[in-house]
Order: sequence, then structure tokens, then C-alpha cells
Amino acid sequence: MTRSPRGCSREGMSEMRTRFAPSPSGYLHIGGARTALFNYLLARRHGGTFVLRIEDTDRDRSTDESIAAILDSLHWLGLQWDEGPFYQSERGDVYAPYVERMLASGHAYRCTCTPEEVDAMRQKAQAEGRRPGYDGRCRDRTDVDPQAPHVVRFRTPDDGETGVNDLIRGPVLFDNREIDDLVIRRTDGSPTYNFVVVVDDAEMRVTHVVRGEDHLSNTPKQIMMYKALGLPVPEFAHLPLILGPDGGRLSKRHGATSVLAYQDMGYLPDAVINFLARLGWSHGDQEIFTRAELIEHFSLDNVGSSAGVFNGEKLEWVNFQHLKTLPAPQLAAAVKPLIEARAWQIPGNDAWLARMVATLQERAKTLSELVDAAHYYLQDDLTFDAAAVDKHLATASPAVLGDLRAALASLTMWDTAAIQGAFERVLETHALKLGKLAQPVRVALTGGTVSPGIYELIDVLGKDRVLRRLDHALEMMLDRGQGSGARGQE
RNA sequence: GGUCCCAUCGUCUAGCUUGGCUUAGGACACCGGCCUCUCACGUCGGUAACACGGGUUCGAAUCCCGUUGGGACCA
Repeated sequence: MTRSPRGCSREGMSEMRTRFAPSPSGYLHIGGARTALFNYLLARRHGGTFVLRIEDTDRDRSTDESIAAILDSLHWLGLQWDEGPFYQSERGDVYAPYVERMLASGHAYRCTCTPEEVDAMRQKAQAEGRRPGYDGRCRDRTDVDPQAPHVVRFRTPDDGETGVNDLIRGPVLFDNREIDDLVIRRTDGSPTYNFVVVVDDAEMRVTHVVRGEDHLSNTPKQIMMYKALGLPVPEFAHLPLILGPDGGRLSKRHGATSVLAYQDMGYLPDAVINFLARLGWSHGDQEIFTRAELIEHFSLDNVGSSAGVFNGEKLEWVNFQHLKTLPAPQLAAAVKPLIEARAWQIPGNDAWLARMVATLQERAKTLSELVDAAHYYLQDDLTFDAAAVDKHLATASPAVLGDLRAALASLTMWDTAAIQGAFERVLETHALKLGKLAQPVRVALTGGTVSPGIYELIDVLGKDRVLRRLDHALEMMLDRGQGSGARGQE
């Protein structure tokens, strides 16, 4: 068992090479993304190479759509790989020589037992209270015709132990007697998963295999095969799984599990990465990391060994932390496509959009929320909230609002200071507090009671639209005033 | 069923390697105060955890064993 410092490449050691090897049987989910991230971070941290390999051997379950979704997800998250993508389906001929090598060296043998026979021995063993599994009856046969249908089995050691020196959980020992002779080549000639992984990782000179904990019990078999083939055994690190809120395996019923779904919901890739990194890894008390900080501090030493529960609320908060510190022009650029997707016209240039976004930046956890909140900036047909109108507009004085309209109309400068000045003059003449005026104005300008500060709102909205909306509100107030008999009677 | 992994606030976690510095720290969420033109932001404070049982030790969240619980893999 090789013992080396966890996740640390020393001077003189060969370059670190990590890999992410998804099977394209669906979109890239949160758990897979985290595995990819940790491989990426580890490689970046140590100046190594991050390899992408698509395990699409299972033609029935692999689809081009899945491959595209995985690639898109990785691109979106910014997990740029250095080599690949290599497609297993295109590597069909690399495995045969390895099978032959095993056969020639006696580490593998041909077995003609049918699935029924294997099943029978399993049941018998179980009935007799023994460990179920292949009993090795073809191990030493020399009479198997290579042309006849057969599988090739790997001859596992009969005794002793195989140790996995897991970089995350330390040494894990497996009793070799528990591991029976696994099939490495099926009757149809196709190689099996565990064998293919070993060959691929060896051929791609992967030095650190970082993958989900669900692969831990496959690892001793793989180590045996590396040794049988005389190949260098890589380091292994098995990441704890990500669970749903109920402690079970994360699945669709826990909400979105696809990476791309988070893109659609308006999350920032850097935030998703930050959140995923913190799910299982830590660096003291720090919660918010830039990509560069993640690369700088990442280490397998600080990856925990227990499974974690996906917490969407924390993701929202992490996203907010990133969103609010993003420079406004960048945020504007990120938000623009979402606005266009709603077929909303942006009433200004990019600079204006950046100003708009700046007023909403601390008021939205996601890009989508920000666009939702921006409706009164982007659409002129306001939807008035009835309760807000009743509470703030119906009770306000048209005279005061009219004065404000006039004060604003007469401004030659249009900035928050000038606007504030107009407000202050009106408030003084009517001896009112700001709240009494700001809320009716807010309802008049947005249709509701929630918005950025009233001065910045007015500033960004622009003089024309502000005056128009004020006029409209004044009209509404007069209409209601005439029909006041109806009020209170519903 | 067999093998393996895991176990600190509801959740993510620090602390565990090298036992005392811990009245167990931080964060999300939640509750309350402050700030305030609304909503937020911010800020101050609060509720809340070492699964259980043995051992080792002067002393255990930290080391060992067992139990329980959860998970994975194989079948």
C-alpha cells in the first residue's frame, strides 16, 4: 500500500492527473458536478491536468442529449478540462490486448458457466448459508475452446487482504475471500465496467481517482487488476454522497437536481461552485470563496467523510453573496438575456441597465428574482396591487402629489440629490413626513409597495415616465374621489 | 443477507491527526432589537448539537470496543 501525503504532489513526483468520468444517461446532477469540481480544483491547485472521459459504453442508456447536457453544464460552471473529452465508445479496441495479457499471465481464465448455472450456485450457497457468488469451477480448466461462447473472468487472490489507502477516509481493508472472480469480458466480447475503468485510467495516466463513495467497494477489485496488469496503482479518494433533505439519495422529488436547472433559475455559476465546494469541504470558517480562492485553498485534507444534505436555502444565500458583490455592468450583462427571454423591451442602453440593476442588487437572491423585481422599470403597463392602492393612494392627498409632480417637473437636473430636494420642499410646505409621501409615490410608480429607495427609483425611471405615472395616479385618485360613495360599500 | 463507509445545532460545518486552551466556534434558516421612505442590505442579540453504552486516562467531542441509526456496493 502506498502511503503518500494526502492530495499533495511533491517535488519529483510525476504531474498530478485527475479525471471526471460521467456516464451520459441523463443530465449532469448536483452530485456529479461536485465530483467534477473537486477533480478540477485538485488538478488546478497542483498545476496538474484535468481529464474528461465520457463513459458511454452502455449504448442503451447513453444519449447524445445527455452528452450535450453534461458538456454544457461543465462549460457553464467553468470547469474547463485539459484533455478530452474521450469517448469510451470510440475506444473499443484498446481493451482486448489487456484481456489477452491477463489470459496469458494466468490472471484471467475462460469460463463457460451460463447465467443460469451461476444463479444456481448463488442460490445454493445462500441456502447453505455461505456467501453467494461464483464458485470458481472453471478456474483451472484447460479444455475451454476459445471459439466457443464464454466469458473471461479475473482470478482474484484466494486469501490475504487488499487495502485501499483512501485519501479521504484513510486505510480501508477488504478480505480477498469476499471478492469473487468477476467477469471482465462478456460472451459478446465486450469488456465490463470495472475492467474498462482500470484500463482507461491507466492509459490516461490518471494519478488521482476522485469519485463518489459509491465506488469504494469496487476499488479493491480495481486495485487487484492494476496489480495483475503490472500497472501503477493511482491514489484514490472517495467523496461522501450528497443526500436529499430526508436523508435519502438526492432525487428529483427533492427539487431540481440538474445543474442546468440552476442556470435557468438564475443562479451564478461561481455561486453554485462555491456552494458545492462547501458541501463536504471547508476552509476554517470561510463561507464565500471566489474561484481563485477555491483553487488556492482546496485540499483533500479538508474534505469531510460524512454525507451531506443539499440545502437550497443556503445556496440562495451564497448566490446572493456573489450577486451583490458583482460589478453592476457584469450583473447587467448576466441579466440581459433573461429580460430578453421575457420579450421585454429595455428602455435604455447598457449603462442604464447597469444603473437599474444596481438599485435591485441587494434585493434579489437570484437573477430571476431580480428580473421579476424589475418589472416596473421594464414595462409601462403597471399592475396595481389593490391593497396597496387602497392603503396608500386612496388615502393620499391629490394636492400633495400634484405639488410633487410640479416640483419634479420643474427640475433641470435629474439626479438623486435634486429629486430629494424636490421632495423636501413639498414635505416642508405640507408639514409631512417622508413616509406619507414616499409610499403613495411608490405605488404610483411601481404599482406596489416594494421598491428600491424612492429617490433612486425616480432617478433611474427617468423624468418622462415618472411624470406620466404620477399623472396617471392623480387621475385614478380623482376617479375614485368622484365615486367615493361606492367606497366602503365594496 | 454479506461486505464496506459514516455519525457535532433542523441543515452545511470548525474542533478530532498531536486528549486539557471548549461555559463546543462559524454559517444557513428561525426568533427578537437597532437602522429606516417600503422591501431589502447591514448590524446587535437569542433558541439550538458532541446518537447511546462501556472502557483507557487525573482529564474524552477528541483514543478504543460495542450498540443503535443512516448510507453505499454486491446479490
